[in-house]
Amino acid sequence: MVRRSGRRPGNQDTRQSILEAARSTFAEKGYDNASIRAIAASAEVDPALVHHYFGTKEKLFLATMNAPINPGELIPQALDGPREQAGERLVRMALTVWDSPAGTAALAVFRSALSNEWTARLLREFVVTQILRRAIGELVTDPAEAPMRSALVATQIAGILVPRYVLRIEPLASADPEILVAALGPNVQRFLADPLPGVFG
Amino acid sequence: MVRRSGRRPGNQDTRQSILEAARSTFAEKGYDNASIRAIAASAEVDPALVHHYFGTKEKLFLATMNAPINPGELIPQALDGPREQAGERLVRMALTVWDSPAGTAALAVFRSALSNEWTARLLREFVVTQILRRAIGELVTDPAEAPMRSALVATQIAGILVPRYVLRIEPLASADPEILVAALGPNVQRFLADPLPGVFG
DNA sequence: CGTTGAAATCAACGCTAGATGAATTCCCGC
DNA sequence: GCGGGAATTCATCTAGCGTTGATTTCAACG
Repeated sequence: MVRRSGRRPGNQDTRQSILEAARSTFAEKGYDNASIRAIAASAEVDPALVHHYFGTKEKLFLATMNAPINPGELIPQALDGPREQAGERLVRMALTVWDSPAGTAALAVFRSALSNEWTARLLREFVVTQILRRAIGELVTDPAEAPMRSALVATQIAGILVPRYVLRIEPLASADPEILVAALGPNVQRFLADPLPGVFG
Repeated sequence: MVRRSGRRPGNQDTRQSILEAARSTFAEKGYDNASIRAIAASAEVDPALVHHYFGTKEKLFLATMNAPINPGELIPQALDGPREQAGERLVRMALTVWDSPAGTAALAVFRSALSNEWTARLLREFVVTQILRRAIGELVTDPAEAPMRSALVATQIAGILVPRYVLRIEPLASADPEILVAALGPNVQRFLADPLPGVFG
C-alpha cells in the first residue's frame, strides 16, 4: 500500500507558522520567558497543537534552531582571502549572519544562553567546536596561542552582538555594518596575528 | 505548643541578610529566574518577610542594586593619569569593579538585563548617563565623535564581561586581570583617540 | 456512502510563582 | 509588668506555566 487512507497531512503551513512564531518569540524573550501559550497565540493556534507537532518545549526550541543555523557554508568564506584582512572578514561575516533572518534564531540561542543552563551548554559547545576551533583556530599560526587568541576574538564579536542586538544601544544598534567592520576589524586582526606584549612572552 | 510563628529573638540584621541573599541570587540566576521563595530560603526566612521589608520584587531588586553601585568615586580614578594609557585604566577599572563584591550586584543587573525588559532599560539608562557620557565622554576630544567612540569602548568592556563573568568561558574566565588589560587596553585606546578611517571621514 | 486517521480543540492536572492579610510572638518604653 | 507595635510566620489567593488525554472536526480514500 503506497497511499494510506485518512486525512492528508494537509495545510502544512500551520506547522510552519508555529515555527516562525516560536523563532521570533524565543529571540525576543529567551527560552524561559517565551511561553508555549504565547507562541501558540502568536500563531493563532491552540497551545496543545504545538505539543502535537513538536512534543516538548525543548524539542520545539531545537526544531526552531535546526533549519537556519548551518555554519558549514559561511566559514570557508571567512577563511578565504588575504590573511591581513581576516579580521574584517570575520566581523563582516558575523554582522551578515546576525542581520539575516537566520540571525533571529541565533539571537534566540544567544539570549536564552544568558539565562538558561541547558541552552548555555548548547551555545558553548556550538561556539567552541564550530566557530572557535574550526574557523578562528585556522587563522592563528602558533597553536599554543590559539585558545587565547580565539577567545580574544570572540570577545570582540560578543562585544558587538550584545549592545547591537540584545541591548540595542545606540548608535551601535542602527550603525551601518561597514562602519563596524572598519571600526572592529583592525582590533580583531590584532588579536589574530599581531604580537601581544603582556599576553604572550 | 511548639513555637512556630512569631518574632525571632535577637539578631535583627535579618533585613541585611535578605539583601545579601537577594544580591547573590539575582547575580546567579538573573531577575526572572531568581524567585522570592528561593531568596527567602537562602536567607532562612519566610517568603512573606521579604515582602514585608521590600514590598514587591522590583523594589527588592532596586534596593539590592542601590547600595553597591556608586560610580561617583571610581570614575575620577579612570580619568586621572596620562591620556595615552586611559584605555588600559578603563579596562583595569572595569575588571576591578567586577571582581569586587560590588561586582556581584553589577552582574545581577547585567545578567537580568539580557533577558528582561525593564532591567534592560535600567541598565541602558545607567550605562548611557553614568558611564558613557560622564566618564568616557570626557576622554574623547571631539564632541561630535564622542557618542560613537564611547559606544565602541563599551563594546570592548561588554566583550570581556560576557565571556568572563556571565558565560564563564575559558581561558578568559580565569585569566589574570593584567593580561586582559594588556590585551584589550590598546584596543580601547584606539577607540578613544586614534583616527578611525572608515568610521569618521 | 462509511471508515479512517490526521488536524485541531477543550478541559483539566500539577506545579510554581508573586502577593496578601490575619495571626502569632517577642522586644521595648512606660 | 504591661501594652503597643514591629518582626515573623501561616494559610491562601490568583495567575501563569508545560503538559496530557479525551474529544471533535474534516479531507481523502475504498
